[in-house]
Amino acid sequence: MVAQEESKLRVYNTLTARIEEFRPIKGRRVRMFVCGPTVYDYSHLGHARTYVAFDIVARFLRKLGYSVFYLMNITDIDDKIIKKAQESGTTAQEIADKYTEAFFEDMKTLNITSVNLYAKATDHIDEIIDQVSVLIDKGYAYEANGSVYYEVRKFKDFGKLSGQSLENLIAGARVEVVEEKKNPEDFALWKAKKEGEPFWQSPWGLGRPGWHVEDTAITMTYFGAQYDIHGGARDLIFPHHEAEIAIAEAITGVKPFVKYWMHTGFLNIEGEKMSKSLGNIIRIRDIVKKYDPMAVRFYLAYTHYRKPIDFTTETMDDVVRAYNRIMGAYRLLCEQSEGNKNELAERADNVMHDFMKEMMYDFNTRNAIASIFRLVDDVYKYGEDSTPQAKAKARRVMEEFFDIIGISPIIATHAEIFENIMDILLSIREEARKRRDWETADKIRSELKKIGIIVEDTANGPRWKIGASMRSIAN
RNA sequence: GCCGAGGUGACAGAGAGGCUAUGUGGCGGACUGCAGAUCCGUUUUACGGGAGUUCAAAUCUCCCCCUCGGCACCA
Repeated sequence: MVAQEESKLRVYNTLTARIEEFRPIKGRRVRMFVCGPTVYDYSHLGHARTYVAFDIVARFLRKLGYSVFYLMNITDIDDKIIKKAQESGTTAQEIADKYTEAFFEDMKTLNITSVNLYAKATDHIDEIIDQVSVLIDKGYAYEANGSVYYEVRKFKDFGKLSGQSLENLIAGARVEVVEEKKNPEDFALWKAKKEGEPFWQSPWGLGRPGWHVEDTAITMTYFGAQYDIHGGARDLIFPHHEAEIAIAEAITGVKPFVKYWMHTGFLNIEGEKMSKSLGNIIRIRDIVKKYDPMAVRFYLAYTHYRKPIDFTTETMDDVVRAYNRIMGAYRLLCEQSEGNKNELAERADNVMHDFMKEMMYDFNTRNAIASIFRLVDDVYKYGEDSTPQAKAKARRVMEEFFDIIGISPIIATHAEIFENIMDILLSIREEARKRRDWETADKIRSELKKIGIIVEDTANGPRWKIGASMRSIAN
């Protein structure tokens, strides 16, 4: 699908605080970086919100014909990881590996598949050291007791992303006092090794990288001095993204370091921020036990990415009902039928157009979904009386929608559902046997045998297995 | 204090000056062995308050009120 002339893609850019026409730096190629997780714990719904949002962005850009290189870092060395390792008596590496693996599992569960490359901080230590060295050479950074700090005052544009002046920032600061820093606002690029901490060799002695510089080191490795989209949640605007700009633009002199800065709104729980102290953190792996992961994904896409989401079970349940309405319509479209009405075909065309138009305006998934509901209405209204062609057309539109929103309607739990159906069927058969209703019991057994499922009654209850069918022998 | 995002019908949430957003729920009806799904109708002055600009404002301007977030290693 190719972008229509009259509807150009528009994107809200935090840097300019405006919705702008999206034009990549290099033709149809888009380089997009999103701040990944610090792997010291399981990922929660807030992570899911942000990563689903950017997954949709990448999917939609590709749908428009852009070639997207989607890069995400993994912060696998950090204070919190080290702390956790010390508490649990293992190494930082083990903690990082464990939660990196868990993160990938969670991403897979939510069908977040559009990232081309995950880059770990610890795989880019050389590049980080290079950047820190250049910053020292250019006079933006200084070494103190084996640590290296970025001298924020040296970078004149500091604060341009968050719309703050350095003076204002300092006025409200509650920064931890570190003796060796020249100024309280300076941030660590390299941290000297402390007892019991992991470390790497550097020109300033043993130590480990600071947070902000890992992202610039990674993006410059794969993208160079400038790239198209940098994403992350709102809370990263300051100081993290501000610091990234300071590092990158000081090193290369190329401005802007990133053309479009995109930030997702926060996800709160019952009106409160998720936090350890409130004990209201909802992990991805827990929520998907209660709700279909695709419904969770739908829930996250149901609010525009820049708006805050207030998660409550009530709103989640509302959205699940809406989700089921869509899925019911899709099921109807998958059924065979022969009618002669053609309304659905025309509606499908209109909805496809509207859907794309809404997505074009800063990825307005909420409005895009609203347009899908207009198709859903008509599917229920005309579906059964429609021509196979009209149904096929409507089905294609819905599948296009699933594809962009990232919902896979064929749920990966078919095996699980199958097991449950067998349980139900066999329990009905057991009840029949207790009633000595042998006719029903035998019918169930013989019908199942016809489709290759063999039921055996044992002293411990019924068992079943899938036997070799005649067909598979023939093959 | 500074910066930012918001305040829209019972609830959730889109609104790019003029065009019933949408979803969920409630109520009434159709269909139905029951339940569910679906359909039809209904919930017919929704835009935090006040000024202003305009033929026309939820949308633009100004003032005020309220909520939430960020303010130095949080997605």
